Order: sequence, then structure tokens, then C-alpha cells
Amino acid sequence: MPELAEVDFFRRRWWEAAARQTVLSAEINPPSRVFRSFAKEFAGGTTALAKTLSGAKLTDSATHGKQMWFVFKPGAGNGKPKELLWLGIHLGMTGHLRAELPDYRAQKHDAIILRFSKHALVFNDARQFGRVRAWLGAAKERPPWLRDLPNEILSSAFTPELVRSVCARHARAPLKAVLLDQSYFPGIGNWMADEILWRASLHPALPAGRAATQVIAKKLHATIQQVTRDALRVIAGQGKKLPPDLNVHIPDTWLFNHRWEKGGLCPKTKNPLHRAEIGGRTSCWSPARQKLGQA
DNA sequence: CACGATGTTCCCTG
DNA sequence: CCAGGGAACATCGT
Repeated sequence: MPELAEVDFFRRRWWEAAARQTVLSAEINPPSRVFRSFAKEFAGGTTALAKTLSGAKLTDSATHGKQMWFVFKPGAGNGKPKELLWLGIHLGMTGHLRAELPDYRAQKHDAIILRFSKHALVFNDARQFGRVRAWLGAAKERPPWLRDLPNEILSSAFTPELVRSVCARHARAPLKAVLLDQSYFPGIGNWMADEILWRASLHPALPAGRAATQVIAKKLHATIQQVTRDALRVIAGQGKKLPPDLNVHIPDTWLFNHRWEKGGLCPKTKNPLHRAEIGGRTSCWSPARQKLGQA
């Protein structure tokens, strides 16, 4: 499910339920594939993670694209006093976070349950394409997996020139595939990419090199930022109250509500939408406004 | 029963 | 080493 706005929605759901609270107990279910390679990266593996989390205070949280993390201050007697614990969560395809009542009983595919006095925080992932990481370090440091992150889409370093150079470098790849590259466009996923290309009137199969002009890159850059702002506002309730769930009302003027509909129509032209696999993913576009011939 | 799903990573080829 | 394409991962819902 999750692209950058959904990721921030889930982060907020945990944070608003348990910010600055202390973990009473932690249940970690290592059979879940989300802990693949965990033991290699965290001394003591999932057992040590559960032990460190128990008695720790949730002190911070953040996202970067599809990455999200929670920072804990471990309780006394757990490691060095000045160390903090970073818990990184990637939701993969089907991962989600919930805040349940304190007496919540584990369900199928629950990978993590953190019990606090007022809530139980749950990470559940049926397909287990998600991933959990953890790291202990001094307060001023950062886990290796949070170093050297790409520029966030709404940061000032994310420029039209950056978009242009990425398109030039991957000149022969379909534009859709380039937009899905997390090392350049952190947080963009399948629906956002389709939404961006549709709004910018660019065909998903357009070789990216043909978008590597100043004019097109500028338009693409502006559309990427606009879709990102819209998604964060509508889905994650940015700057407002957290929406109760992900079934928020998405305006029918977006492609979003039409891209999976049978016989779906382009909201702008009212002509039929097309679907095909491009860049390894099912893509939806409006042939009436997104043409391969002209960019 | 078959197909595909809002993702990432590894492997192969040129 | 790079760019690009395809398969694999695992489960569930239509």
C-alpha cells in the first residue's frame, strides 16, 4: 500500500498514540520475513531487540520517502546510558501500522507488538516484503541506513536540473521506470508515478532522454512536487488532524480514483484510460493527453 | 484455479 | 563499472 504519504500516515498513527511513552513489553516475531538479515545487522538479533525495547521511551520519529524510523531511549541497565535505539521500518507492499488497545492479542502476520500503558502498537505485513532494521548508537550519530539519503522531493536541493540530469542519465529507460527509482525520487510509487505523468501529459513509456530538456524537466519537477504536496495533505493530513484511516476522500479530479476502474475514463478528457505493463509495473494513462510522439 | 497487487533486490546481459 | 530488464520473494483477495 505505502508510498510517501501513506508511510507518513502510519508513522503518525504510532507516534500520536505513544509519543514520549515507555514500552512495557515488546513482542518480536522473527519467523516473519521482515526480519530477514536482521541478525546480521544487530548484535543479539531479535531477542536483543525485544530486550532493548522493553523499558525504552519513544522519543522521536520521522520518515524519508518510504523509509520510517522511531527513536527510543533505552531504560536503565540496557547498554550504555547515552545510547539511543533506532528502529527502522519499511512497509514493503502490504505492511501497515496500527494502534490497538493495550490488551490486543497477536494476529497472523504481526511482526512487532509494542505494549504501552494506553496502546499496543502493531506492525503487520502479510506479504512480508517489508523490512525491520535496528541500530544502537550515540545521540548525535545515525544508523548506516540513514546516511547518504537522496534529496527529499520537497527539499530545496530537489531541483529541476536534478530531474533533467536523471532523465539524461537514464535516457533509454521508460520515464515511468525512472520515476520509480528510489535513489532519485524517494517515496514515489506506482500510483504517484502514474498521477504525475498524467498531470504532466507525459506518456509512461516515453524514453526519459526525451524529457531531459529544461522545459520538460521543469514541468516534471513542478508536477512531482505538487503531487507530493497533495498526497501528504489529503492522505497523511499534513498540518491537520490525522485522518482516521486511509479511506480518505480523494478528489475525482485525480487519476487515482479511476486508474483501476473497469472502463475508467480520464477525468480531464473523458476518454478511456489505457493500462499496460511499463517499467515492470502496471501503468495507467490517458492516451488522449499522454502521447509517445510528442513530449 | 489463475491472476495480479501503492516494493525491493538479486542476477543476467550488453 | 553502468544501464536496463526480468525473475524472485509470500500471501491474499477477486
